Amino acid sequence: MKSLEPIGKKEKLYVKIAQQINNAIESDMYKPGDKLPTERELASQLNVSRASIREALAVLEIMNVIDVKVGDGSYVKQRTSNFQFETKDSSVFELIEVRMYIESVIVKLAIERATEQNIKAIEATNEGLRQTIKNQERIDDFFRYGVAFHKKLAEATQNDVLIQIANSLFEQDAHPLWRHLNMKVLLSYEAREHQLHEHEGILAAIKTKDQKKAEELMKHHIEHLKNMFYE
Amino acid sequence: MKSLEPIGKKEKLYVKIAQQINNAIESDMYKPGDKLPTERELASQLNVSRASIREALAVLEIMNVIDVKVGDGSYVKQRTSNFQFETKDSSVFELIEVRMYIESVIVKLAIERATEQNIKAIEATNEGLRQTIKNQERIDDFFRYGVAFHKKLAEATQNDVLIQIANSLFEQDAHPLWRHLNMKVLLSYEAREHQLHEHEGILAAIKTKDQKKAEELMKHHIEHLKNMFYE
DNA sequence: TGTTAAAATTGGTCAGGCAACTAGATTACT
DNA sequence: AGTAATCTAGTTGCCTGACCAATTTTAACA
Repeated sequence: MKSLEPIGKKEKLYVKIAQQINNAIESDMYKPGDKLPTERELASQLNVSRASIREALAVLEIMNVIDVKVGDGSYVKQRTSNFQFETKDSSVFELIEVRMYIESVIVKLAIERATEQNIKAIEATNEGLRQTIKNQERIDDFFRYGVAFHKKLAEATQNDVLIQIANSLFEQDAHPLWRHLNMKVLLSYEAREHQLHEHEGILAAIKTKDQKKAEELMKHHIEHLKNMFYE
Repeated sequence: MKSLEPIGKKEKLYVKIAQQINNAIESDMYKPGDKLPTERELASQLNVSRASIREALAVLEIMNVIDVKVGDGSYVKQRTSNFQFETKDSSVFELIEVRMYIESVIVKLAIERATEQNIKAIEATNEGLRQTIKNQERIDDFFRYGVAFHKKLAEATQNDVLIQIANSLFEQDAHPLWRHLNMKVLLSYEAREHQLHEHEGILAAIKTKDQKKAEELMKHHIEHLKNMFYE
């Protein structure tokens, strides 16, 4: 005998029901906060007994998908699915302080994990800076490349959570810190040269895997941003 | 043979039943491969209906604790290191890795800046944990207090940016890490006790401003969460 | 002894019932 | 009018008893 494989292992009914309800939720048929049909209604709709529905709901409740309230009904739980946050009204100091810590971690992990492609991507941002300085191109581009450097650095950590956090930090266009730095850089040729120089130094340290130096350079870099802001 | 104990109050019946059976398994009353009493027997022993027993067994089966075979019985599963829910293990690792770094910073800053109110707020979350353990209240509350501890700790840094980052990390209800931890804590009394104990230790270290110890305890705490997930 | 068939056991599902609870409408009171 | 207490319809929580389907055990038989 060849195929003794259990071909279609029958799913238990409560599992099928749980899957179906879960699919309905994931496909936005029911959104967070929505009330599911009553147990009796579900039973009638799916042509099963209320007992089976309850077994399925118990599972979904344990899995934190729904919230079953006695005497009321079952509600789809709220689920936050990304690591975005806002920094609108937070102070410049706070933002810089956090960057100091986060980028320190990023540098450390980037040194451990950066791929050849990561390095190339980071290098490209520095090349971008160089070009915009040389050709006196639009300051917007300069600033974009500057931010891209830090983003690409974050990507080199290979940690999506960290990448998302970093991006959130860097994408606060409206934040006074960025506005201000943008202006400073706009006005000062020297500031642009300086920033490029610092980026190049950090990248060089990462390439040689000199963690201590890389972290120190990053620290100085951010310290410098801070001074730029307060001067 | 020692029989399972009757039921208390408050938490939903099927949850209590699942807890009891799980505890019986974790305390080696039933070892991997062992056959549990029949549903009818469990119902009679626990003085509950078979329907409630089945809801509990459904949960335990989904959580990969037992294996329910039709016409045969329920068997305790081998405790292996595979997760039952299809989930990129990388995602969990990444979240834990980031928490490790972020919470380390949080502890450091909290020690420097926590106000009397901050400390009180953190203490309150521990008191909440204590109460829910004592009164066998709904596990949702326990989990909420557990998260609140880390949130209040973040608030003690007085850095809004950091607070928001921390919140974004802790509010991932749908993330497999939280789902899984929620379930573990739900079933295991010991896990709850352990968590409270660790939180108390961290708070104590912060109060005495013992930075080194606090950071180490936090590290162990998160390491422990990690083990809980992978065990 | 080995095979087969019947019986007992066990989980799977169902229908229905009452109690406990919640939210919303209604009523009573100030 | 505004507020508090009360009622009511609807929902979940839990239980009971029954029957079905898969599996194991037992018994009968060749």
